Amino acid sequence: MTRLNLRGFEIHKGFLSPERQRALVQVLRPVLQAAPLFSPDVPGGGQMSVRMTAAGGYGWFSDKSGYRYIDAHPSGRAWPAIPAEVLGIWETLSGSDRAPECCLFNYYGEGAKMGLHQDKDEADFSYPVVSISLGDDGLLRIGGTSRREKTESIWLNSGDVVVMGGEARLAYHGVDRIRFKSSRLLPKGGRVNLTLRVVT
DNA sequence: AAGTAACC
DNA sequence: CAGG
Repeated sequence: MTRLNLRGFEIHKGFLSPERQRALVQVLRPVLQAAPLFSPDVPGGGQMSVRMTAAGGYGWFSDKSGYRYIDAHPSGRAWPAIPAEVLGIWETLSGSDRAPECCLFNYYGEGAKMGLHQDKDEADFSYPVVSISLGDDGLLRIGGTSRREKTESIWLNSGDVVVMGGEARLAYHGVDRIRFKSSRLLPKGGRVNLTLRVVT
């Protein structure tokens, strides 16, 4: 376990043991059953290559009209509860007095990526975003609070946890690519990223 | 606008 | 051609 700081991003390499990673995969199965993955449309046309769902009171959503949090899966069913094992990671690393209201579940299949963006659909940026990587390696790109600022990249591996707080809370970030089937955690391959947020 | 593509 |  080593901790790195890259432009305010607190990166806990190897935070989750392989056993803890496997336990997380197990508790996430019923979440996916209750709330199947979908690929949101984005304003201006186009569709994300990442497939996503969520747990908690709110899930992030996007369509032609914009980005927002919604209180139920697009199917109309309530989002499932955030598993206790996930809440425990937030409690250890967030330094927050509030529980997360959203556990966004992003699945990167072969070739999936996510463009540079800010997490700014939440009401209070004083709470950090905690990001958990499981499965295949992903290349995280980190910038500043303006699109013009230089960026730098770091490979995230299964079990790494990143805390985006303080100056990093509104920093641009994205995932340029994954190394498909670089990990054996997920039998079908791919990368799962969980992000915990206080929304309201 | 978390999309793509053009362009440098 | 890869990266920004």
